[in-house]
Amino acid sequence: MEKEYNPKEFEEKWYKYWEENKLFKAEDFSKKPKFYILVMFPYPSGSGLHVGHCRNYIPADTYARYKRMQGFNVLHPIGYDAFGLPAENYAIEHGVHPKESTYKNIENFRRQLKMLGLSYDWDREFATSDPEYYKWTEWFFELLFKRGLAYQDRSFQWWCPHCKTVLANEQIIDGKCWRCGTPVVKKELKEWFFRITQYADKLLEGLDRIDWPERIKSMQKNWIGRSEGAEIIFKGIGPDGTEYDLPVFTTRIDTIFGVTFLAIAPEHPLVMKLTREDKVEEVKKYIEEALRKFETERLSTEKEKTGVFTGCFARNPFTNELVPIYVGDYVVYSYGTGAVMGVPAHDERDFQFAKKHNLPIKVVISKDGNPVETLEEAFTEDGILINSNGFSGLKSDEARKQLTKYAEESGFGKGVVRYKIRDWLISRQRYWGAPIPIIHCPEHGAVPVPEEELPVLLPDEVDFTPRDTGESPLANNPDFVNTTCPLCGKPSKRETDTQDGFACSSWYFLRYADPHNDKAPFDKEKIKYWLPVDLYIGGAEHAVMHLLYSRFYTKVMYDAGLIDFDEPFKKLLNQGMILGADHQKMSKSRGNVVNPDDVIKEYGADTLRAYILFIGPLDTDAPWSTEGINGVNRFIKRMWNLFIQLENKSIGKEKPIEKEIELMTDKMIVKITEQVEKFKFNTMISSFMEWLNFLSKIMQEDPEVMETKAFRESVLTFLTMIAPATPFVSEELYHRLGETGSIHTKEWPKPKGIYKEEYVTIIVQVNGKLRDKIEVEAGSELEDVLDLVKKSDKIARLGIDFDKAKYIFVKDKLINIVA
RNA sequence: GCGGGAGUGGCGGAACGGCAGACGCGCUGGAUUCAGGUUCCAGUAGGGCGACCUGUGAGGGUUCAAAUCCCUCCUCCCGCACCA
Repeated sequence: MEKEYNPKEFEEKWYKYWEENKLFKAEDFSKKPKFYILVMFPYPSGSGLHVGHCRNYIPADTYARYKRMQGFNVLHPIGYDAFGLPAENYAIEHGVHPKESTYKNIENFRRQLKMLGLSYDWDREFATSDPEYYKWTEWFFELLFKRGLAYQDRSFQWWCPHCKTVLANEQIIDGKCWRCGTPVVKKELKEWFFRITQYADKLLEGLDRIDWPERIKSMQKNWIGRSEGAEIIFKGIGPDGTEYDLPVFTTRIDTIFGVTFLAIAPEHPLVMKLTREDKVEEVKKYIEEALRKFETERLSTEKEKTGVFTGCFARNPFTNELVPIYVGDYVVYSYGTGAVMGVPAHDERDFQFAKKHNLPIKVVISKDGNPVETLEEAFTEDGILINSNGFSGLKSDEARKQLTKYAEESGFGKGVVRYKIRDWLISRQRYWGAPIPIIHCPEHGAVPVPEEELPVLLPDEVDFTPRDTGESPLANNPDFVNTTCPLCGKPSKRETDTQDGFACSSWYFLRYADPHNDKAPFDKEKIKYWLPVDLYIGGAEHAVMHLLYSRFYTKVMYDAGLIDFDEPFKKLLNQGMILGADHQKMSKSRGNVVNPDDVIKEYGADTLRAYILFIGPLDTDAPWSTEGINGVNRFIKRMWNLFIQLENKSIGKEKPIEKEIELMTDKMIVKITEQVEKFKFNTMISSFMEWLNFLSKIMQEDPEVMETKAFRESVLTFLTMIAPATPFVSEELYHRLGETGSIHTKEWPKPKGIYKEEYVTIIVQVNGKLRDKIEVEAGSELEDVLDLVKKSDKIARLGIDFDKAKYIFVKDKLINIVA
């Protein structure tokens, strides 16, 4: 047989063997403890799997294989997030039906995933575009609809002119479409929304109970944007004396006595009603300009605060004082009430605005409660109230409570909680998505399709060219559109928008527990057994998209009694990116893309796997390096070349060095187990390198060690432990060494713990500085160590007075002499 | 501005109160080779002939002992941002 390392010879063979023997099958209701490890499923693009996927899937697979060896019943599934725009765009360009290209791409993905040796339970594979799956995506839409969480609304929405569809707020990154990067525009359309805002508090609260990266939690907190404050109704007085309610939202009601003006957003509906005749022209001009520069300049924080006086005043209900009303474009209409109270002394923006317009600055909070003469800048911290009538002397937080209470009792205000998060816009004007199962009846309005008629199938024969009109391609298929009302039978029209792809991916992790169920989205008992997901690995780019939506779906299902947990992913890890060799993000245009197929062709899958693990900590970005992968390939080859020499070798005579080998083996078992547990795969590979260097060295010193029991056992332990990382070469060598059965069904080695080191190296410090290292018997006490230290030349020449010195002693580790 | 994270050799990175630079790359020298590649051996933070000294973004502190903990600051990355 071949003695050279030639991965092509055995990688495919072993994968087939594993599949045929169902090594990776997750068994429902097994007595073993369960472990559900999930990776974010891929969008099956035409360009196939890239190394970015590898950075996620290889460590996850290594951990899954490790858990199996630890005796867990592991659920490690894969599927495809198959609905989406690129398939449709490809179809338009090349005239291939999205269904055809999608399923062709999936085949390619499957081939690549297997080539990488990923240990998925293939019996649970599905794509979100399978009718058997999207039937239940539609069913969940109806669940939300029936629970009052899905509704239609006509309003201005973000529209991507390239993708020709509306998008949810979460899917706009820096004013651009998250998928294609085209700047989005506002378009008025009637769209479907999910009431995610109703779950804002629950989504916030749940974050405290899950083991997720702080970064992601903080992004979600930020996005939800909860702020507690009060709404106070000022009375705006029109030119003719008419009073209008002008509510303002503030988190600093404790500064209410410092209000010296009011500012309202240019879009505010009361603007013109609160403008005096002589100011109308000026105000109109200002509003026009403000609205024109709207989307771009108004986003800038640095911009000077501008505004114009409307000529009208408002009454502060706490003081009955009249303050001027300004229109200012720094007031955001969509947040709060679109009107703010101006407190120059205690808000930076108001301070700037007041300076510019010569408005009074009234100090009502000071650090210590003493009067303050002048302010150089706004004092924005909490403090003690002054000049605040009966509330003077109170601390800010206490004052907020009392003032809110006072406003509520007096009927001109109340405590409120505001959120930044908006409802989730889920309709998309595209063909390749899950249909929204709604029928529009002239009499009954939006009626859900009866459950027994689901799924509403996507028709194949459609001109799916998207339009600029905001109408879905499905609208042009009369056979699809025209139907009858399920309630009254009158001619009605089907909803033609499809659902956001994120709706499909918001529940897929549940379907893996019961992927072939045609009676329900899943069996409750199976969900109870498998869920929640114990470990979820995926990119941070989904922080406020997929990860927020999935949590929302889970909470809705929990409230509906379908599941008994309300957080889907117990632990989350974000893998870092693989950058190009130039430290730049990989992209076709930069020409720095690495293709896994090419890498496997050149080095084999195990080298790619080991390199991806070795490249750096799981959660940090790392540049691809051709020299780097060469180094790892050398390691795999060295491992092969050393271990293959044991082929057909039997156990010979005992050798004294065996004890040292056993000691090393035991040490490595402990070290590597800890590294896998902590997902430190980069140092795990280093440990294998150290171990190999050790075995290689003693073998060179005396080739006969190969015939010792300890050496052979060390090699087998090595192979067993590296098997999760490099499954093919481990399996091949295992069999070449005469072992039977798959290495992947073996138990993860446990340290024997019987060998203690007889001698240990003790660090000798003098005044905290390293001066010597000495060998002592393990377990030696201070006195014995000190005797040896005194004999050391390096220590003796320092002339230490040992009687006066103080000693810090850590057994078997260190002695520090403080002289 | 707010929130999160990170600054360690020529490079990727270890160590996360107790030997700074594990492991790998690269580089230097040597062996093998007609040669290139491969493979193997030795060396590789800086300074000094040396014993030693200096070094983990900067400065201070806690400690017998700090890359690691605390404070002040600087730089970079990510997210949010006129949110009242």
